[in-house]
Amino acid sequence: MKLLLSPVSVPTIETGLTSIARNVAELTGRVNSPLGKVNMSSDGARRRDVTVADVAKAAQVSKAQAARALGNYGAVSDDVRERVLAAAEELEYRPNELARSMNTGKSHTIGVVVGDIENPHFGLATRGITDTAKKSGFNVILINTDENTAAEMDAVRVLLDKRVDGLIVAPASSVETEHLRRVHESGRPLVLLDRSADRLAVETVAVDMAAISYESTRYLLDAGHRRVAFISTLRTDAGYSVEMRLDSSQISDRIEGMRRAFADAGCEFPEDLVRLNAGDAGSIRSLTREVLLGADPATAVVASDGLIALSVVEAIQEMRLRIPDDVSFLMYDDFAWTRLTTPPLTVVAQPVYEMGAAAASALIRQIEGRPPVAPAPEFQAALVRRGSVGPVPVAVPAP
Amino acid sequence: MKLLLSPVSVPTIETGLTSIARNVAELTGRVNSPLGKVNMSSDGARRRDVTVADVAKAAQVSKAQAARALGNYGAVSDDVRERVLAAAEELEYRPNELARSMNTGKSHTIGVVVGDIENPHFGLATRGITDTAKKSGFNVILINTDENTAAEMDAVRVLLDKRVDGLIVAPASSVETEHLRRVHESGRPLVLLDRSADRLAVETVAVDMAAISYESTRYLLDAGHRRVAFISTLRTDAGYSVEMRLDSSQISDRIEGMRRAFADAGCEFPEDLVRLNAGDAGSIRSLTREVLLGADPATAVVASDGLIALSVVEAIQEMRLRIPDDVSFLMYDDFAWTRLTTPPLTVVAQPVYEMGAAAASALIRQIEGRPPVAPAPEFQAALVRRGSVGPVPVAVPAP
DNA sequence: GTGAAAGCGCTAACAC
DNA sequence: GTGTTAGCGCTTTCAC
Repeated sequence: MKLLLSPVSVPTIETGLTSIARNVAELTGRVNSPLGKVNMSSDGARRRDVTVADVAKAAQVSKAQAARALGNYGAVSDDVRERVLAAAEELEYRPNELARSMNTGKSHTIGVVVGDIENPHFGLATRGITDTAKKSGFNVILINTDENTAAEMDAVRVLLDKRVDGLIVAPASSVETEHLRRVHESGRPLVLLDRSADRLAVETVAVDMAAISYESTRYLLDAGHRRVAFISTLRTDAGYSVEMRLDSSQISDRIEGMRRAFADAGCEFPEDLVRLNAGDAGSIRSLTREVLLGADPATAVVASDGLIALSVVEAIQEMRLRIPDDVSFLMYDDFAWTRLTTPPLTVVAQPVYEMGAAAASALIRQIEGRPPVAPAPEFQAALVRRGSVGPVPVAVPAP
Repeated sequence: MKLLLSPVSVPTIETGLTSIARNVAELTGRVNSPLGKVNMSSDGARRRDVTVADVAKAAQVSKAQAARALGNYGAVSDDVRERVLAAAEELEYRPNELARSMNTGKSHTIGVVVGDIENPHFGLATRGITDTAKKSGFNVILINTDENTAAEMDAVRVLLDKRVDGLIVAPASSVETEHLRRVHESGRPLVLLDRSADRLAVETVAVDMAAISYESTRYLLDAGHRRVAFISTLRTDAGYSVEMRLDSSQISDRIEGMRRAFADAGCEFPEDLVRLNAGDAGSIRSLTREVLLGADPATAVVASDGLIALSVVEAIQEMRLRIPDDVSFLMYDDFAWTRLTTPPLTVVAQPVYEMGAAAASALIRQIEGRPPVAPAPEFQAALVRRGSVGPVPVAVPAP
């Protein structure tokens, strides 16, 4: 609560401060000691906010000059600037960013739309986004869609209405993308995270899923596995079949990678072991049981994300099957806890934080109208071989 | 892109639509087919947004009437409402929430300030907050402070400048709370999460840490442990000592609970095993080694949160110590992965999601000026006994 | 350098 | 019911 200037610096300024004090007292309706709190306000009711007009009056300058000094733009003499700043400090003036945004058209806010912030994958990505945004002076409005396209359309609309400067969306669907197309066409910067959108030429930050899926499937094939199950939360109307068009680029890319690997190895892709619609922990557990207990059971299971992985491993443990002796296991996302299980789990590590950060910088670059730097950086996932993938068991384990 | 009304419904309306179409064409500078897109805008530059004035002109009513129909308030005849809505649809009008907020004084946005969104604890709490906020039509601006008070002060200021309707803060410090007091005194609703703030009478949603700490310490004492280590990220200037005043109510409550349990059991509290300032994975590992390898080593370790727990368990495994045979382990927060280790971990479960949700409803209640419901709900943590706490080993394990 | 005045897009009095 | 007219708090011409 100190004044910006020492009252002894220059005589003229001292006069300034004095009259400021008087004007401040008039405005607040009370006399105050030089360094005391001006706005006592434990008195319940929220008083009218202090505005530039108030500051201007106290500093005895025009509103325009006060605004210039406060927003530091335009031309302001040192004398005026000092008086204004002192008055602002004294009155505890705070700019109304809403009003500011209204005439500048910039809100310095970006909207982030994710499927589930509770999922550490998005938690980490969000951290990458917020860290980067903060560095450039941007704030983040976060909306959760629960991987539901209707909620996503809503989210996008709300964010646009709030006049965010740009959007980062991890689309729930790669097919239903009309709302995203609209954002893009409206001219507001948009960056996609994790998943792409069909026929929408928008900057997208994601890893090459087909490639890493191919690589990790190769790894399983090399270990002798032919019956590989793939479990994903992706919601579909029917069970999986080859010809169906999947809603998520991310998942279809992964399955595509698996198919290619099987084809290249001259093996038949175990289409019957692809399980979608894995929802809550219970359903994941029963899906796991299904693929592991059928007539021709899976010898390896691939979990599509960390949340699924938890339930799959739990189910496997409940079935008293050993990893990797009885069944091999592979999962997407490298969380710290995957090193703590016995054995530690083999995972596909994605540079999640970096991708969030990259999405944010790309968006901010667009917002600020700067051209893309060189070729957009490619993100590669990596297969981290730990202990959960082993050779195919010789005999099928007794249930 | 369908019109709200079928043009055949009533003759007068048909006329209305026709003139709307004409006026729309004038505004957009192009003629368009009845059901076609009006605002083609792949043409790069973001055009001026459509405003109520535009809609009013197209619908041939006053700005006020258009605004009333659009914001549905005040009195509007069916005829006018229909024409306005049709015009709005046709022009793809979207309200400017910024402008709306400016005159209503409500932004329908709440600010959430947490230490680290990457920590699943906050991820889950945030989910509770956003879910609840959405139900009441509120959005969330999320700011990460990295558990740094300066960043928190900044965050609060920014949020206030953006005129959020209220704030939920998980304070980095229970001692440096001037900035929070200011929020409170300024009259803007504030709810604290997880930790309380000294001498600040603000609604706070947190579990009774002292109680659960007492209970879990009793559990360890009953198992024979006397040398119990406690590892926390809490930053302090010096090492821990009894008389020091801790910056976090959460941590001091826990230590307080431990002390009481030790005192009640007639045992001496192993003050030398309290380790603060646990930062990155590396430092946590070395702290763990320290308490486990000293002259009078710990026989049980308590990890203050999930992130710390990961590194502690990892360190224990690296040291080739077995849990719970060589060392017992207890941690705060019940994450799904704690059931996957061998043995599964004994944890203190907190209703994190519910607390986030409760914080949000309390805040929204305050924002809407409703009185507190009955006594605020108490949140209790629970000790979940799994397999990581065992009896004290008879002989000290050889290093 | 400075100040008066005109917006930004909306809501809210206030007349009719 | 409807239209006119003020604002909200700020930025931004445009004169001086």
